[in-house]
Amino acid sequence: MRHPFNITATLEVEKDGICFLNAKRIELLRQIKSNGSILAASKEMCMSYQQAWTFVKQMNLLSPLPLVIRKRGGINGGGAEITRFGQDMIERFEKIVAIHQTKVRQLGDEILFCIF
Amino acid sequence: MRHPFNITATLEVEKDGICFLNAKRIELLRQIKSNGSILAASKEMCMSYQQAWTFVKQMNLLSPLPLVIRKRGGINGGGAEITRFGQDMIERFEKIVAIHQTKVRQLGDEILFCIF
DNA sequence: GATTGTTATATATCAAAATGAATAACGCAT
DNA sequence: ATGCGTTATTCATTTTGATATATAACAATC
Repeated sequence: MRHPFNITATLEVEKDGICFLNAKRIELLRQIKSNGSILAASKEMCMSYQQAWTFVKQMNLLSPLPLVIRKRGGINGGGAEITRFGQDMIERFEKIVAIHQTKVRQLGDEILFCIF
Repeated sequence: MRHPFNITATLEVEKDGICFLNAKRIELLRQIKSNGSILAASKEMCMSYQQAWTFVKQMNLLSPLPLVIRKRGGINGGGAEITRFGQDMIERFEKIVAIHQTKVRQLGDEILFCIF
């Protein structure tokens, strides 16, 4: 039998109490990578361009190395790409989240099961 | 040396995707218990009475057994008290959170340490 | 029955966040 | 120079959530 309650947990990486990375920002980075532009990525995610731009700016600002290189003007009007360091952050964050989720699921199975 | 990034994670218990318990609600339950009233508890937490009342109502609604018994009228105008089941939920939630936080700290020490 | 302090409820106001729209800046191409 | 599409920036609007305010309901006490 399955109890109707479940544990959920969200994880983020902060710097000085300010959000650096979370699930939404990582998804944004992925979309920027596959689309080559902040604008296209924001549309893909149904997020306003301004918010996407703000996230990118803040992430780059908090990071010791930029995660996103932005270019304006040029052949296609410009665009954005993920740096090697940014790609590294994506992979590490998702690794951390995967481990975390596993632990949370364990918690739910081991503890909540015997509560309800 | 201490890296400037740290992992934080928040946990909650949901029912059908709706929040049942989280840190704030548990704190509210504790304050109701020690104050004997929703109004006093809300003031203690600098939370509006309406929000406190809404939380209590929703928790009771989602729970198989009420967490809070509310009385109105009478000698002191009424009041609220935590049920045995509610007390149980408080303790179990805080136990879960404690374990979770330990796991998150481990994650931060083991993983983030070698990132930055 | 009047008093009292809380719960219960509705409405209005405020604050913060997200969104949309508009425009400038940019640099390569033609 | 002009066109193009994106980044960069500002401002007004909308949305969302929380808060403040007011009032009724309630039940024991006096």
